[in-house]
Amino acid sequence: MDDDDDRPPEPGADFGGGGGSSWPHLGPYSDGVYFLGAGATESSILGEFGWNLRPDDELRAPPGRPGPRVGGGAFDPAGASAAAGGGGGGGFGGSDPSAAGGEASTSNASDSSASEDPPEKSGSSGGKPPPETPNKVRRKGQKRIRQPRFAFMTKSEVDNLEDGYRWRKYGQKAVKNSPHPRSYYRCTNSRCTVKKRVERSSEDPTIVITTYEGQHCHHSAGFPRGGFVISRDATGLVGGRLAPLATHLDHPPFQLPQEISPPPHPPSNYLRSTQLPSSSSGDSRALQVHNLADIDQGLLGDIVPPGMRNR
DNA sequence: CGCCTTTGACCTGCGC
DNA sequence: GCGCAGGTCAAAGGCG
Repeated sequence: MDDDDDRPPEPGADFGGGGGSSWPHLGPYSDGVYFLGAGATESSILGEFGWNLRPDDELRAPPGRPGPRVGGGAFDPAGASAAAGGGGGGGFGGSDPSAAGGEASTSNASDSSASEDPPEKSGSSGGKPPPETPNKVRRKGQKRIRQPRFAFMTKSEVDNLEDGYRWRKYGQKAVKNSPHPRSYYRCTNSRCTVKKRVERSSEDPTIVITTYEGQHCHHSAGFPRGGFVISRDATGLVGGRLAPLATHLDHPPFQLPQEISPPPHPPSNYLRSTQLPSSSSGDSRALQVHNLADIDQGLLGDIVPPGMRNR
């Protein structure tokens, strides 16, 4: 591959799929669900994805919305890595191999030790024909490291939601109990190891589940400092537009689509993060946005500067 | 020509 | 230990 050359051996090369628990079930309120807005969880988690939230005055949360702000932060690769490596967040390798040492938050000992290990490509690992596929080999006993994950659901006709970054599809798999395949994408930036998974809900094919893993070490190509905007796409359906949080928004303000209906679950919380069951490291996390209405009322309420919302 | 998607094979991790 | 499912690789082909 073109970007294999400088792609680190990926301390956390996968999504935590193992054992079919990659994405639990998007089920409502499974164990380990945290409610954003009820603590520092949201900012810390978002921070792990490089979506740093900066309490700018210009982006001050609307009055009456207590609690930590969710948005308004500028995309800050440096800050991102700081949040990642330093703050125990992310640990997403990015371009800096040394940064790979820090793993998501409460990384356990085995994880950190594993990641600290220079990922040498000994061809002598598990049953793989050694020499010619050095990238595939992972030292035996070396645990995979999960990257922090962020997932959201959008109701969209298109699978691949525009988020300002360029992605290269590297795989597609049929998903058990789902008629819809799951697609795997990797950021085309050779130094960026962010991946995303896109799949459609088996229960509601109109819902696209997008899962990001890791944090970008670069600005988006599309709209470098764009904001987190959900907007209608050309089809009239809802398309998601996701970008690192930024200081200005020049996209059409989000409009709550009529098509969106409340989820069948208790709608009390607009955004929640989930501690994804990850037997390997246990600290992969994700946020689940269960519908756009929730995003608009909740998350965007904090992210989009007042005046940018046409509601 | 470069970049992207497709697709089958392979690897890994987990549950039984 | 075995089988299954998820995740990744990489060759091949398509497209602009």
